Amino acid sequence: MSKYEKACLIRGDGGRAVRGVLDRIGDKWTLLVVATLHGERMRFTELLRRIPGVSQRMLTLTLRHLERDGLVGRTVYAEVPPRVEYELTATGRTLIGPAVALAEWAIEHNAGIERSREAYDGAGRGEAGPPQG
Amino acid sequence: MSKYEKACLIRGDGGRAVRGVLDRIGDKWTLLVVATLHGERMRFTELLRRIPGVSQRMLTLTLRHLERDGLVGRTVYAEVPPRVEYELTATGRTLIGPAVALAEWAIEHNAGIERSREAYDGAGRGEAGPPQG
DNA sequence: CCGAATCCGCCGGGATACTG
DNA sequence: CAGTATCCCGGCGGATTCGG
Repeated sequence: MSKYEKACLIRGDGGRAVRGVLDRIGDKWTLLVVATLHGERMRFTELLRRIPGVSQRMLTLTLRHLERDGLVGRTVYAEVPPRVEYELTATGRTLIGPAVALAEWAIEHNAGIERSREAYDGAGRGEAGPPQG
Repeated sequence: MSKYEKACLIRGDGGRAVRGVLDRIGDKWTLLVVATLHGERMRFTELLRRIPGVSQRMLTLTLRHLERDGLVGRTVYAEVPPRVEYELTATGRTLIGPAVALAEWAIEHNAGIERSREAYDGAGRGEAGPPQG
């Protein structure tokens, strides 16, 4: 794939495709939920425990969005203590690939980006090389 | 890579890595700017024209963030009509890969997701099976 | 146990006007 | 041409409370 073709893929029709997927997964919890759900069904409280920092409200909202988009399936068991289980759909599982690519990029470049930020903030950033070059 | 390993990559240390990269590229214009800059240096106004809908303010902010993170380089030419050119750094170029993966996923599943949404919104969504199995 | 409802602070981001 | 400064609004997301 040429550089030109790659850029076109991303920019698409004014970037609508990429904007759409980022609107979908760019929020605070979606990718974490998807990753946590990867490979096993799980009930609400279990998700709540496994995802540190998420509130009941946000977990519910995130799951609803994912369900609406057909990425997550929801099963309710009519029991005395209510039980609800969530699982990735086939479509939902396909999201893991791009998500992993993103995660790997993040892990690989995080340190460098951090250093770049410090340099940028530290220097007058109109001149001056990085502080540790 | 096993399912477990993939999930770990994304969830990392409480999902910090993924959260970081989404904070960085999850906003409205960053990926568009990166894609547009892919393969060619470009000046401010050129970017402004090529990215439909972006405002001067947001383009400036986005470029500053990218510069701070070391993903974009900025060159100022001291000429009578001011001229500033932007280009991807080596690190910036590595972002294209994951971005393309995301774009491909978006393009491939957009239609299905759209249908799922309509079905979800249309149905009482308390019953009724999915429209396409 | 699961989730809906309400209240509220914060900030992303658009429009506009001004500068060098 | 290439920004900077200011105003404003919508909604994301946290805390808390109530319902089945």
